[in-house]
Amino acid sequence: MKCITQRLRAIDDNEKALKRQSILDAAARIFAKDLNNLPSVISIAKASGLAKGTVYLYFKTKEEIFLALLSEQYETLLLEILSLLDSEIENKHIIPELITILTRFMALKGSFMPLASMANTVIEKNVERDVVAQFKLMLVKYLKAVGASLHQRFPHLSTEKGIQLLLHTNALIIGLWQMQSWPENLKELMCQPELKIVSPEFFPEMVCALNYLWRGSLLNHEQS
Amino acid sequence: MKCITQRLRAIDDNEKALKRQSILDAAARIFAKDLNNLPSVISIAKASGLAKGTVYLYFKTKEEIFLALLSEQYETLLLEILSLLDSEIENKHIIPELITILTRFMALKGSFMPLASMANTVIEKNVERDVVAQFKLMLVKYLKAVGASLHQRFPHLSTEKGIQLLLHTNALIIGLWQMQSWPENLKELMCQPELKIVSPEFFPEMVCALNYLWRGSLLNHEQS
Amino acid sequence: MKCITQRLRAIDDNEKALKRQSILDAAARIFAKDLNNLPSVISIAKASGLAKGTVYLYFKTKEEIFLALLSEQYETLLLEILSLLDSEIENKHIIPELITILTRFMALKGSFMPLASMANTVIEKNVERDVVAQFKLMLVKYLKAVGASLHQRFPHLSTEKGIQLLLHTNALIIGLWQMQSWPENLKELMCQPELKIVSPEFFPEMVCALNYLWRGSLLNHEQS
Amino acid sequence: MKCITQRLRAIDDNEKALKRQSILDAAARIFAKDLNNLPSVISIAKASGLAKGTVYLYFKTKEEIFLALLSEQYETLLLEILSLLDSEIENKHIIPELITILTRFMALKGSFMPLASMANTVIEKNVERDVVAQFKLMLVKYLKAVGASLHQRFPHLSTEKGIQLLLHTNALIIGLWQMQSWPENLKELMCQPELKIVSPEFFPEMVCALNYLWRGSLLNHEQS
DNA sequence: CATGAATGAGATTTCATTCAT
DNA sequence: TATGAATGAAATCTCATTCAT
Repeated sequence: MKCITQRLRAIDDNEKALKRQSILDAAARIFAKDLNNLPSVISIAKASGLAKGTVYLYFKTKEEIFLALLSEQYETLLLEILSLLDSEIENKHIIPELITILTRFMALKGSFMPLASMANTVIEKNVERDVVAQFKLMLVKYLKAVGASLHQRFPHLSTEKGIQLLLHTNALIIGLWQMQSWPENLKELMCQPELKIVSPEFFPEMVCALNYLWRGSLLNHEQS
Repeated sequence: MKCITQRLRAIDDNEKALKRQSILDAAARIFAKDLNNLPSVISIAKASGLAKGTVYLYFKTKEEIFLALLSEQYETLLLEILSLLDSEIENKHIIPELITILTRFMALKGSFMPLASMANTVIEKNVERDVVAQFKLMLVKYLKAVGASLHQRFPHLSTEKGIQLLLHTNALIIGLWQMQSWPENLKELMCQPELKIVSPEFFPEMVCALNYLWRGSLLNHEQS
Repeated sequence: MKCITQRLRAIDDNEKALKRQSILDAAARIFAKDLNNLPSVISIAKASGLAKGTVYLYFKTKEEIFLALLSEQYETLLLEILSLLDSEIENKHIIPELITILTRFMALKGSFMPLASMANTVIEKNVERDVVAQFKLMLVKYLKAVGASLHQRFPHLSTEKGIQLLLHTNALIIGLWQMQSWPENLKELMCQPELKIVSPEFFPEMVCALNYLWRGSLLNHEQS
Repeated sequence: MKCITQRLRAIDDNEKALKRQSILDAAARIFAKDLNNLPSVISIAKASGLAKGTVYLYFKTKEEIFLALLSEQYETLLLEILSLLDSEIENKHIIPELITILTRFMALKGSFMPLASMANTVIEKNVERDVVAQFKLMLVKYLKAVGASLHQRFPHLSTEKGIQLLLHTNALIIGLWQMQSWPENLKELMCQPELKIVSPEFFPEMVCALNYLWRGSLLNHEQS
């Protein structure tokens, strides 16, 4: 009996995880349609074939869903970066490769930058303390790992400085994104040449800024 | 002689501007109490001693109020920066002075960073096209002026590069802020040493990053 | 001096009446565009080239405007009927002539039936006691006159019965109108043959009903 | 066994209908207190012990509530008339019985005449096309049934003429009602003998008019 | 007198969240 | 667990009416 019960539970747990994931997938799918607004719970529920109340069995608030999504994406991205640093690639190719990874990731996950931008103003403010903590701790774990890998490759760059470099990278990317991300209803406006100047293309600008930032940290230090 | 006590009715454009301002002041006052959420319109109305309807007489949406507030603050800040650059101060003192201005401004206007962070994710998306456009154009005007002033002081730095430097500064500051700004309910969490690393103190971090960014742009170029 | 003052006053009073009339005209003009809703005060004010507040100098409430309009129209109509009865026309032609007058009047004053329909549900409920009283007294005056004229022509029909006939006429017309008047958004619906039956054409129905009602009162009585 | 105490949640369609009904009852209860104005949604919500949002879950607009109420009442009334016509009663008693039914119904449902009077000027104009259509179709159904029953009893009266008779009855009643229904603030005025004449007692007047109308249609035709 | 700013009630909508079933 | 009915806060809008200037 116990055995069977356990199995059932195991299956249940598995199913639970599956259901949770299906909610995340649905949320991502709908959010992709309008990256300017977190979709409503009812739309997520419908898209995952569940009732509204059921969604709340898996996530305490709507924002928790999107924090989970963002968490997933950050984890994926940081793992890719970690792989890069731990690969056989030459140091001088690290920066362009890193930029490629970022660019590719953002292109693939169109919701990453929007979500990351909303993280603290919209999302975290409505997620339970402990869940945010878990998210942050996950980040810490990977940042430390990446920081350590950086230090191995560039011994003059301490792990702490490496972590700082990553944080600045994140800050710069988010900041740039927010400056160039325009609400749907303003897309047309952006074409005015007058405004081009305050709203540069995101990707070229990011590439330029990252080159500058990382070269400063990795290469200049190397010379010394 | 201007009346110190405001009239009950705003008859001319000047008085209308005053009333508009009093709404902005009230909004700022209330927002200051909880920088994580835009206050409700009714609370703003009450705080300005007006009826809800009156607030909507001056602003189309709640977000328009806060865009006006942010606009005001950006204008003030950019004017201060412009004054600095146009002053007699020596080039080598520009960076620390700039940092002082920023630091002082942010300390004085506690709502500036929170609002700037919300600008595109929360505020602009619910403000009429043309009002946002006006805001952006105001920014352009000042950015160009500051860019030109920078070019005068540092001839090797083209106006365009100067504007880009300002944009990067803004991006960096906003990005850093968002990474360290924690919702009320999470303040305690931040004390965990484990998390300190992903959430550095904002001001020191900003100072460090700005020094780095501006030195790279102003001084390095100078050498070349 | 007094003389001049008096003249000025006389001019003022005249101007006042003119202004009052211009408000009524404007109200009628705008109401004609959408007979399903009393227009807003601001639209009436604009149409009469006055400020909103000024309208309220001439009428205590919006509904008072439309009661005045309706009053005017009832007066005109009742005067026409009175003229008919007091004319040389033969008794046997009275009913068709009456129907002609009504039909012509309604065609000319498209707002008459809508206003009359709204009189008690919408208009009178928001007009000062005394103003409504004045309206009702005006009606009484004309009803009595018409009743008396009817009695002269049809001696077997007492003045009271004549007044009652007029009241029934009014009731029937208003009732029929309301049954066939459809809100703008339902005009299309009315074409369904299924519904034709509950919403007969107003004019033919009215003609039929009036013939029936008046013949019963005037001619049948005559035979007795 | 049906539960007498209503569930807090309306789970199935039956319970939903009950809840809908409880809103209608509450609306009728409040409307009864002031038959001159449709009560506010919030007052209806409170009276039904529900939240405002819940009321809007069951009805799209305030007017839809009152159209539903009126629809219910018309249905009840028409059913009663149908029963009468299909009963064993003798033809010569039909008219007085009909008048009794109407009188009793109006006395019991004090809100019937006020609502019927508002139907097109106030209610229908703010109810969705299809909901009004449903209302009208319900009327058609009963009118046809009553028309057919009339034709059976009075073969010389075609179904169409029977329906027309009903429509005229309705028109006359509504018209008479509107002429004698005085807003609260004018009740006192009505006592002036001068005005009695334009505002006869509703019930006697109705009895008189109906006798006249129906006798003309049923009996006169019979003779022919 | 004339003006139009200010008021405030109320309708309607949206939607996150709760909770009875 | 799953459901979706119920809640209620807040945004937004409309507009009649008032009243300071």
